[in-house]
Amino acid sequence: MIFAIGELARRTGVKVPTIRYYEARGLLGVPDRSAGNQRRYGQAELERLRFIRHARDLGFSLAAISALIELQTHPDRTCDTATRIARDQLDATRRKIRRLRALEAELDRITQGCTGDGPARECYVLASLADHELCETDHAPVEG
Amino acid sequence: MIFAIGELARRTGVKVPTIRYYEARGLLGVPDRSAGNQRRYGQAELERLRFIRHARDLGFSLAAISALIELQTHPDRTCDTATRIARDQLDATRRKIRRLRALEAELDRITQGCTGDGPARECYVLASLADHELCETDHAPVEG
DNA sequence: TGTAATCTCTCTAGCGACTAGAGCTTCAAG
DNA sequence: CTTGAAGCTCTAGTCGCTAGAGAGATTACA
Repeated sequence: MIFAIGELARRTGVKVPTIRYYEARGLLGVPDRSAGNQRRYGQAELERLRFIRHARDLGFSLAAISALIELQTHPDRTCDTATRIARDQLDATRRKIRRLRALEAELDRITQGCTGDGPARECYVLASLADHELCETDHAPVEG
Repeated sequence: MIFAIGELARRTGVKVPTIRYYEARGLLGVPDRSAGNQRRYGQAELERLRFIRHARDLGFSLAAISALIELQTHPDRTCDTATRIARDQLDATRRKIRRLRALEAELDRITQGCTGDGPARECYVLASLADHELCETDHAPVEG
């Protein structure tokens, strides 16, 4: 029921340096230490780290996760912040998907146009990159 | 037909510090300088920067773009490298889309489960993050 | 009790692709 | 000839880790 950082890593799938990094960032509290100054964890830290891991897997930023944890430690507050953060994340995810679909279409079109066995001067991939006019979809606007 | 870095930035939509960064990274050649040591550009640099910009918009890494430019400057080589890079990019894009769709589904489900006006202790968003068992989709594996 | 293997410690630096800012110099217009 | 915008170099910061150095702690087994 009390274990070292390596065991915590094994149980959560989070790497050891990442756990220390989360601690430095304030996402995990300062843990107890052994007589020899090694970190010792229990059930509470295990659960929190699983929470963080899960949220990271879903794409939440560490800042968002901080806010969610803050809320979690104040169970009497209303959870509107949590739902807003989650909805923002959903919106961001949808925006990324839309953008990536446009890129996919364009990349598909470009790669179809070249067999790869001609000389570079005739390469449709290179020509397409050189001349945006050859594009059919709107993939211009930059976004994460 | 000869212009300063600000004009190049305006014509390509690439910010001035980014242009200098590309030069430092070797994506743009070392440009001519004015008597007072300011960069001066012409048509060739304009076209190359548009190429880079376009490839970045499509999600290519600077390393991939370096390879594409290398090929572009040797028009006699076969373009199989270019098509391979583009197809890799297409594959990576499709993988990202697949993953994001799984996240979208899960986030959608989670956010539907909470109206945001209850206390945090009853929040379905927080509960879902705390307990992976509440998930229905497979969003676990981490990837860019 | 000794020793060897494995963990763990702190610290610094690096990744990619920029972005921000300080403090200075040059350019172009009037 | 002055002024204000634009340019210069350099350093450091962003995000979320990851890698490595060199030291100390713990554990298993003889």
